[in-house]
Amino acid sequence: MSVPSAVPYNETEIYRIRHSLAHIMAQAVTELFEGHAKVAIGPPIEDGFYYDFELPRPLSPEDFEGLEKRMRQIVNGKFPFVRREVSADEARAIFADQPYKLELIDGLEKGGTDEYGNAVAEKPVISIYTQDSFTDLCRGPHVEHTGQINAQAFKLMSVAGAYWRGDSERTMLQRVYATAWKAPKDLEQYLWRLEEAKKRDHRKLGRDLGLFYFSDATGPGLPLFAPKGEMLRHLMESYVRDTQTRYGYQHVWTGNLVKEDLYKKSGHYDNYKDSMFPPMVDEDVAFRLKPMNCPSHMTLYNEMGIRSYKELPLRYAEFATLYRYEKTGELHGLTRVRALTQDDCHIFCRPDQIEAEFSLCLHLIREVLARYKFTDYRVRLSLRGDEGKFVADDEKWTAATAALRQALDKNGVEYYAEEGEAAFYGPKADFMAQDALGREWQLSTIQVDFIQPSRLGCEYIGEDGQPHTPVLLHRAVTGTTERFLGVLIEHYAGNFPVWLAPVQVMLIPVADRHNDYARSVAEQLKAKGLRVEVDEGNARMQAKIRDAQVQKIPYMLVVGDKDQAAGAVSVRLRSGEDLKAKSIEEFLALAKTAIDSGD
RNA sequence: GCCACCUUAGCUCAAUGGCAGAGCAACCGCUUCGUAAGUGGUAGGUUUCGAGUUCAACUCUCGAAGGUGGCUCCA
Repeated sequence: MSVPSAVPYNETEIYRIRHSLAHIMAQAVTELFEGHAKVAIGPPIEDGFYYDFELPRPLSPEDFEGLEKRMRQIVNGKFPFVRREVSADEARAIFADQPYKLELIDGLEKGGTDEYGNAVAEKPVISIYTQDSFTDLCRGPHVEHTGQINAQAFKLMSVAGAYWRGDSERTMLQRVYATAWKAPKDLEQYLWRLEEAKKRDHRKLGRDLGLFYFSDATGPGLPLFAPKGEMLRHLMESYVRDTQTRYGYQHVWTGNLVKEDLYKKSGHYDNYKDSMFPPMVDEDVAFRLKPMNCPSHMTLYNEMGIRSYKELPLRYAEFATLYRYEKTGELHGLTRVRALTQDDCHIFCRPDQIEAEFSLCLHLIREVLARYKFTDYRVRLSLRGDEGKFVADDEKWTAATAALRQALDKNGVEYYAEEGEAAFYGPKADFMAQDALGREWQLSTIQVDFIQPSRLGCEYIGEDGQPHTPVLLHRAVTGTTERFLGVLIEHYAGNFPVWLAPVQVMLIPVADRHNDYARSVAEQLKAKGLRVEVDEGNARMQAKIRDAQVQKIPYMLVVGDKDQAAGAVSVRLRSGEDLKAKSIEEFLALAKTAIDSGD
């Protein structure tokens, strides 16, 4: 979990530099369009800043060179940043031809929102900053003068579309992203880091390692897993299955198609329709590919007969392939696909069992993430927002949220809350991990649902002899096999721990005459459960080592005359380390230790 | 879905309106080698797809599909 730094970002020097450069970029863009640019907002972000504009024509990367040159001129002009506090009316006069600024001023005057539209407690002071000939509505802070910025330590990166106020109903603006640092060497280092991150991008490694492919022939967001990729899926799913069985979960299977009517009853139809594949209609009955398991699991619960409070909790887990109609622009490698396999579970329990069940989930998740050597994640408490597609039932939301908070607190989980991130049926505790390029992905999740069980008529008979509605906990450990694998590939940079590596051992005969011996060693290792291949090609040993190395295979066993005579293998690790000749028993012990430790 | 950009051999990339190329991989030989690429040859293409402009299009224009970076949405 990430450690908060001692000094808040917005009080650091680099923040002021980036914030100031945002204004300088806005000046350069405004000048380029000779007053026909409408400026929106331009905050510092991680590694840099952006600024949103509405412009007479699309900007392209070809514009960057000219803009950067002008920005350097402004920087070198050593212009002071002059702050002035103004009244709302004065501000309106200054920004009379800037509609986005006028909207911001209205928000500031009313109070309740800051210049980025975020909610704030106090009514803010309206301030403007001027450097050279450019004035912007801004809270600050900035550097004292542009000379405090290094003219060689920033770079415009990309132009992207972004909706005004993040609202897809409103104008799409042009957002220019830039990175900025204190010194040129920091910039170089950042660009180098980006290059390194690209090398571990799971989409590239997926192909290079022969794990999975995408094809126009099957469709976007529908990965095809090659034997090595499927081996990974199998190992990952078996591991979670075995572990959660040990924790007292039971597995069920509920198929891929469901009558649409069930989703009308559960609330998915109203709240999730856009994310479902279109219906398949047979006579007058419509079916849907399953986008979620909850209604199926609740139906199963109902079909299994009347329940006593003594039978709860019931924990129904399923590795289910779900189909979600993600918009094409939202697809992303394995981390955002249209066919996804959730390691899902629905726990039917009594209200007094929520905390214990949450705690059980938490232990399971922590054990599994630790097995994958995953330590860099944080927990988000995802709450309902003021608007959006959340089922209306304030009382139940309040109860579910209170229960979830209490469970988090009692388990000593550190978390940050975020509004508007809840599922439509209840609040969630989400485990967030970053990919190689710093994008954050939701993996594990625990959700508290007071709403769906009553909609689908789930009941149990309580101690009082009366029917009660069970509470439903939804949880996923790795989230989905696809996304988790994508994040894992990047986490390990393709160097899977021995227990997960699709091929654990490559036998490398020094010459053809060693092929028989290599095969016999391979058979002995396979008999012990290792995943082994023999490189019988007629390439030189050096080339075979290189191939195995590039494939990131944990153990290369070189066998030549000496090894054959001694009944041994020469062990080389993918780190490059040469462990020299070892007996087959010694090697097996070595591999077993690595497998057990998770290395 | 929206904005910008991209799409040439399996992969990485050349060719800017005038005969579509290289390296790696593949295949066929030679080589039989001790810890990251031995060597010769062969084959591989409707330049993503569809229209258009032009004597001539990988190259210019329009449209579609897929991808990349964002936005929106989400596991």
